[in-house]
Amino acid sequence: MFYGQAEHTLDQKGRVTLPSKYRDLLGESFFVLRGFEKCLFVYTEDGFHELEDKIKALPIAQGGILQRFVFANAEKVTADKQGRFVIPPKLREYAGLEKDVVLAGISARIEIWDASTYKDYETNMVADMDNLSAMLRELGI
Amino acid sequence: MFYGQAEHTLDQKGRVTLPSKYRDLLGESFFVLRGFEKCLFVYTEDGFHELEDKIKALPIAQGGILQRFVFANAEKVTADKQGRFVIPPKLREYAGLEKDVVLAGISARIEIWDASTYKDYETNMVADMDNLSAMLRELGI
DNA sequence: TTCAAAGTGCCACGATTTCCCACAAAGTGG
DNA sequence: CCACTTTGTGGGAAATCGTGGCACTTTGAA
Repeated sequence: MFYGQAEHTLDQKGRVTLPSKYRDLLGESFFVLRGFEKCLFVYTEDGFHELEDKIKALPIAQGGILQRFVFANAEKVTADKQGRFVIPPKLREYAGLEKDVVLAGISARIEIWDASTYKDYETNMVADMDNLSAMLRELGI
Repeated sequence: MFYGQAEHTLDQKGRVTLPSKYRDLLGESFFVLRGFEKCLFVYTEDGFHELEDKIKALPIAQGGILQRFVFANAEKVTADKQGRFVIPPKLREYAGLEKDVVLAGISARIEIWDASTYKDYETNMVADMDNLSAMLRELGI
C-alpha cells in the first residue's frame, strides 16, 4: 500500500516522476482520475477495478452522477523506464498543477496535489487538529 | 510491548539508533508517523495495519481528512545493521527534532520527542500531578 | 511530400540516499 | 579488575533517484 509523501516537479511536457517506492506496486500501467478535492487520485489497475465494481453496485439514482464523475475523468497511463508518466492535460488543469506537486500515499491510492494547494489544505488540517485527535483517541490509538 | 525511555542523538544524516531492547519487537521494518503532540509515533508493521483497518472502516466523510493526516504522514522505514534508521525529513521537521531526542515506549507504540520539547512536556506533567493522582485514584490504583 | 508541432523515449549529470566499515563507550561475565 | 561483547556514533564509498535536455517518432496541415 501507499504511504508518505514526496514533492516532485512537472517538466515542461507535463510529466512527473513517480517516487521510486511506489513503482513496484503500481506496475506498468495504472489509472489517474479526478479526486474529490482539488487533486488527482492514482489507483493501481486492480484498485481501480475494485472501485469500479463498488460504484456499479450503487443504485442508479446515486450512481449515475458518480459514474460520470469517475469514469469520464479517468485515464489509463503508462510510466516510462525512468518511472515518469504524463498527466493528462484535462486532469492537470482540474487539479491546478503548475510546477511543484505533492504526491501523497493514502493507503489504496496516491493523491497528486499542486504544492501550494496542498499547503493550504494542510494548514486547515492543523487548525482541525483537536477534532482529529479526538477521533483517533476514540479509535483507541 | 514498549516501556521505558532512552535519550539518543540524531547524526548529521538524520539517523537515530533504536534502543536495543526495542529491536526484536520492531523487526526489520516498521512505521513512523506524525503524533498528536509535537512528536512522532513508531508502530510495528502489525500495529500499523491494525490502525489502518480501523481508520478505513470509518465513513468516508470523516475518513477523508483523517486518512490524509495519518497515511500521508506515515513512512515505512527499515533499520540498518547497527539498528539505526533515517527519520524522514518532513517528520523530523514536524516534531522539531534537533540533535538530542527522547525515545519513550508507550505500550503499543514508541514516541520520539526532541529532548527539549520533552523536558517542557514533562514539566507540565509534574505541574499537573494533582490531576493525575486524582485520575489514578478513581481507577482504583 | 515536406515541414512544424507535439508526444515519447533515452541519456547524463548532480544530489541525495543507502550501505558498509571502524571506532568509542558502555555493559557483562568471569 | 580485566577481557570480551554489545551498543551507540561517525564518516566514507557506492548506488540510486529525480531532473533537464536531447533525439527520434508520430501526427496533421500545407
